[in-house]
Amino acid sequence: MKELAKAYEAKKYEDGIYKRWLDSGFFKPENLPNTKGRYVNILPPPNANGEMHIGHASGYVVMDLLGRYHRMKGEKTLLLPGKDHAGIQSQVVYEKKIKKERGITRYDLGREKFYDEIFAFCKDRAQYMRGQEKKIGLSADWEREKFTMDPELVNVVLDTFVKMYNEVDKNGSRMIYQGERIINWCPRCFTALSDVEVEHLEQETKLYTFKYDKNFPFSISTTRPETKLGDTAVAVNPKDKRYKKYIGKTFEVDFVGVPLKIKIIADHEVDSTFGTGALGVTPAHSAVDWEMARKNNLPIIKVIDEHGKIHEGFGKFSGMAVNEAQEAIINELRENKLLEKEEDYPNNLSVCERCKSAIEPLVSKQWFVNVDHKNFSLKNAARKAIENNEIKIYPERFKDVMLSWIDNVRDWCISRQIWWGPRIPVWYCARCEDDRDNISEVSFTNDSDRANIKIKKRIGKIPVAVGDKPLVCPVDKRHGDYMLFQDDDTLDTWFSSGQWAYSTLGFPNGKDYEEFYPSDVMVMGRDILPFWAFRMIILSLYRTGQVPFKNLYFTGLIRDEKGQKMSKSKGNGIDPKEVIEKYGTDAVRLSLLIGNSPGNDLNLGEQKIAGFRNFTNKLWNISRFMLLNIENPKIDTKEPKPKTLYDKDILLTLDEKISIITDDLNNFRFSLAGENLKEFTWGKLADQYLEVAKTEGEKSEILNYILNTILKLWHPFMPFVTETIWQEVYGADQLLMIENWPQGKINITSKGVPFGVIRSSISPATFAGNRRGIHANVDLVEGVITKIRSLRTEYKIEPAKKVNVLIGAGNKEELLSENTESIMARARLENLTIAKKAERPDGSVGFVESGVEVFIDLSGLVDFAKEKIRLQKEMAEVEPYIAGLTKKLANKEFVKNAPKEVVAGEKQKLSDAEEKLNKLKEQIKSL
RNA sequence: GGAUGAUUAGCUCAGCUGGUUAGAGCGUUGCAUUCACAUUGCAAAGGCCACUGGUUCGAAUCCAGUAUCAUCCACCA
Repeated sequence: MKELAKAYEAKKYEDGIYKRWLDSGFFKPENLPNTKGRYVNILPPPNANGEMHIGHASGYVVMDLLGRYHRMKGEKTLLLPGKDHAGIQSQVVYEKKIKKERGITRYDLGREKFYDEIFAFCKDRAQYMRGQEKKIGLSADWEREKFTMDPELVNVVLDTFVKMYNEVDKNGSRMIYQGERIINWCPRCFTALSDVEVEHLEQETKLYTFKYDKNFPFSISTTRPETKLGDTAVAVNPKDKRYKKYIGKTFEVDFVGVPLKIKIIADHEVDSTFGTGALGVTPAHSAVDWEMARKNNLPIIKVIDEHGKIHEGFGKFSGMAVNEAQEAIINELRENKLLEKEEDYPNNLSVCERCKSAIEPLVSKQWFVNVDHKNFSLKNAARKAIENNEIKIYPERFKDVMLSWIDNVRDWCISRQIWWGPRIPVWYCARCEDDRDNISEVSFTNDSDRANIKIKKRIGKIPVAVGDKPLVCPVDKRHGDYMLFQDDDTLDTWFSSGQWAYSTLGFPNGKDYEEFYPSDVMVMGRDILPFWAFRMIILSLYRTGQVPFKNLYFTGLIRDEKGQKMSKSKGNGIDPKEVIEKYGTDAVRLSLLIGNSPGNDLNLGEQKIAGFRNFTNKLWNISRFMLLNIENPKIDTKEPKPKTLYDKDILLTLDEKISIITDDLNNFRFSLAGENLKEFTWGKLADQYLEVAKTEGEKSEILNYILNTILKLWHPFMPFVTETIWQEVYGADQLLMIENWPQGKINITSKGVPFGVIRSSISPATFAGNRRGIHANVDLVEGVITKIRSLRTEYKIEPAKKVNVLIGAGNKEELLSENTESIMARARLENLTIAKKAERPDGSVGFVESGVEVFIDLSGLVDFAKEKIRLQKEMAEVEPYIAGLTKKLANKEFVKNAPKEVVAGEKQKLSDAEEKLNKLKEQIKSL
């Protein structure tokens, strides 16, 4: 006979089991036997510059759970893994690294060398991260692993750029266009950023109220006086009586020595109650002002340059850093008595998401995607796909979030002034002879001091070639040969990862693309919902004409047990490596799955993981015990014939659970499924059925069937321990991973059956005939046992001491008699007498359970006073219950309107309660 | 400013389309250790389901409002 070790030690088995899976080749869909249907999940690529954190782990656990479930259902399952190059972030990380380790900047290395090094760095990190992903049990096809900077993926991405660039509408405007627009500029990263790469930090600033000069008729308020050097207008609310007379006039002012022409314009966006109700318009350094300037045809004056310094042409302020200039301007205004007020004001500071430096809104020439192009409106396409449920979103409420986000989306700035990423496939034309100096300015190669670098001037204003094969530029007779050079910018990372859904599959002609696109599900953190999900949807719809995935599941954030964000500085993070080492992968997986719901954050403490480690061991020991009682473990099992009440109950319950859990998994309710299965395994099976089995004996076949089934059901949740047990029980040549998912005989869902221990008092309507009867009978017997145990504890009867019990069973006589042995064993009884009717024997205490009266012989130990109080207390609980039911049933409206089953149920409850009350009364009398 | 979510036992959370004497885990209390498992078992204590109204025969559940917390978006110059 086989026997398992006394406790499950995850560390001893996990690596071996993973290797076994890998060697089997079944992570590759084409190796799976007898598949029908397919299941595809292109895994979201984490940034290849760090390591796996608990948030990644929580996503992977969901993806792997689904993957394993579908694989067991016999579907051709592909989980395709990969990594993201994470343009700005990786560049920041790597720049810090070379600064620290070698004391150099990227300019010391030059563009090409820097690029090659960072590529190698990412590849190296990717390999490390892959190891961690295997640790969590991810059953992905590693041979298909992709990286967003792999040449074949980059080709797809650039190809999309070209296609979008060539998308021209009737008016000649392109879907991808170059334009001077106000953008978010990070002076540290030295690049433009899209709106989603900017974070807002609340901070205390000062709000200054001042006049431009003595002759200007009124004052304005601002938090950024230094930008006022570029003001070209003052906007007021058209309804504001104070300023009505000025609208349309232009004032020439001398603002701290800088001459400005200020036009007074009207705009109903202006809040007349804020400050003085007049807003200085700085078109070059505020997105809102930029819009006003466009509407009013105002000139644009650039004040701040890409280094965060004041441009030339502003007298003494030129060359100052913004905060220097601010101080200088305020001082001067104060001296000239133009500063009227200075008040504290809370404001949101925009900072770079990656390096946390303050963002400067600047006017700059960048590449944009028109998200609402006439030929193909990306936003309308996305809206339609989501509205029509072509993509189903979990949780559903995120659908509205997505839609409102889509409605507000603006044109997408896709150019970045960084080196790491796919370079924009656009070539300009320059004259070799004349512009050689300019060309050398363009390449940053030999400059080591960033402060001295001049921002590039594009020499050829109009792209002459777009795509990977530049056109040959026409030769200008006057100037001799032309030279082509490529746009220096790289593409926004999201422009690459937005194409992940198909670039990974060998789009447009790859075999995998034919077979596996679109995928079934995408699992992503709810924090990247707007950027990534939207971008994947629009780019996929544009390029493939199909949605990228059919279901979109959002996970929440993992926080610490107090609900705080995990962070390195706070030291409250949970490192998956550590907890896997300590508690085993399966425990970590369960703690991320159970008690977690889509889109909601999860508070996770180590205690929770420890709890699930205990459960892993419990499952191991359940299996250990079952194995000791299984004569001949075999895999091929049909549901055996039940002999006793408890046999019927456990098989029935298992059938129900199969059905419920399958339904839950199909609907992305992992937590419910896991909880349900845990309740069954620990509560129903271990604490109840296995105890009964000890007295009833001869359960070999049933135990084999149950063990076999629960290992399968648990496998997607906790693959390691289940696979280990499976191989220990059924032999090392067997693989649970590709066993068939159990099929229940009953078809119900979690919506049809209440969870937990089913009590007879629960609405009978919920349970149909036989099923209900079996559960109710078991509950009755269990209730009797629990009550006896409870009274034993109350009367402090030694656990070893056996007592005599008399039961007045009424019509339950036969039921209880059938289970005499297990009642006696589990309640520790010496003698058990079951009769139709029973009088309370002297020296005994009694209770009433579902119409059955039970008396425990205490051999004179009864404390009558205490007993009376106990019984009275019980009566006091029943009486208001009866009163409530009586009132309810006396209500004609209730009887008329409520469903028949509900009314019948309430009647039954009432008569049960009344019977109980009567019996309690008799017992008190007999004391 | 807009939006979303949360508010149920000391803690972490279930409770799904209204009918339960409101549940679990952890923690707490008491008892139990050759018997699969102390990473265990048995039993117990602990809750006006945030508040105020409304709909309904019936509300933890639906609706409206209020409060507190959290998150996201937009940004006020």
